[in-house]
Amino acid sequence: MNKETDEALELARSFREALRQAVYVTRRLDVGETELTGTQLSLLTLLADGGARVSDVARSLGVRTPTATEQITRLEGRGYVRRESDPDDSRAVVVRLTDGGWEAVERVNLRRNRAIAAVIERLEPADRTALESAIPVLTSIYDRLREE
Amino acid sequence: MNKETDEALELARSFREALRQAVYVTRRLDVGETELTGTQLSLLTLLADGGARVSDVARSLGVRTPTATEQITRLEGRGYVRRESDPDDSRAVVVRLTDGGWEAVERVNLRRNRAIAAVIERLEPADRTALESAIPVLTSIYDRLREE
DNA sequence: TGTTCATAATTAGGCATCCTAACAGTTAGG
DNA sequence: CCTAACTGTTAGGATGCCTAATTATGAACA
Repeated sequence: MNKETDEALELARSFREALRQAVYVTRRLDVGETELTGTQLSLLTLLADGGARVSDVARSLGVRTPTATEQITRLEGRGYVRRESDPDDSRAVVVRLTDGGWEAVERVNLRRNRAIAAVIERLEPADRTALESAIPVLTSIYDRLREE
Repeated sequence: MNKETDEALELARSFREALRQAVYVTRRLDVGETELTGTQLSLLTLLADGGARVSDVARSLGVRTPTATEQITRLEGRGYVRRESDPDDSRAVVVRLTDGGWEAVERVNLRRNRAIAAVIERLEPADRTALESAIPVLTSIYDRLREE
């Protein structure tokens, strides 16, 4: 076993511990929030870029289509999104935010971002910089892990 | 609204996006793994430091006691942990890894760490350094978010 | 000593999220 | 055409988490 590999393994170990904490913290953020769960907010947020098919929603969220269907149905029932049929392909369904959905996604996202920002503002400048430069790295790691 | 706050909000926004991805990636890692779910592995891993009460397990995992009871019962049924009564307090239950539990926690953790390590090894050195220095920052952010 | 309050864990009931399998409708290629 | 591939939904089931109520034990104190 070479040294390079051992170091990567050790880094992987601590990274995985951080991942675990991320999951629990995210759940905690959801608990106090009665309006939208984390999954629902993620779904609405991705629709802010424009309409998306059910299968696109599923892929973006990292879930199977029946799960996306279920969430969309729930959000539709509460008036946050609507289904339209795709003019180019009548099998497909395009999901869009309603006005109420737009309002909700902005309001809830701002509220949650403020909770995080309050913590970030108390970080040492060096730590803040470290966080800032790590985020794109995290994203690229997640992308690669998803592919496998 | 001052500039400092705006920047923190923007950083919070991208950090939250990374958090969301972390949740889904973790779920993905669980799906392929039939032996233990993420929660179960976390539970076993924390027991590797020694026996713990049900309430300690719950606190470490960030869940309520009934949830810990449920997970412990399930793992007990599969022979990974056992319950012992606390000699100092007969209300309490101490949970410990069995031999099979030890074996499982080492095997599964190594497997998952290798999957992450494989990605880390392909990072640019600068990115790897960025990841390394960000992990303690992440941990401290999570700690503070949990307190609130 | 005996009452009362606090603590540890479990049980019961319920909800959100996810999955696979099976199905219906639509499109597209041979 | 006719079959294979694709889009989305429905049906059924598992997991993980929660709150409220319950059982049993411990601790404090009049």
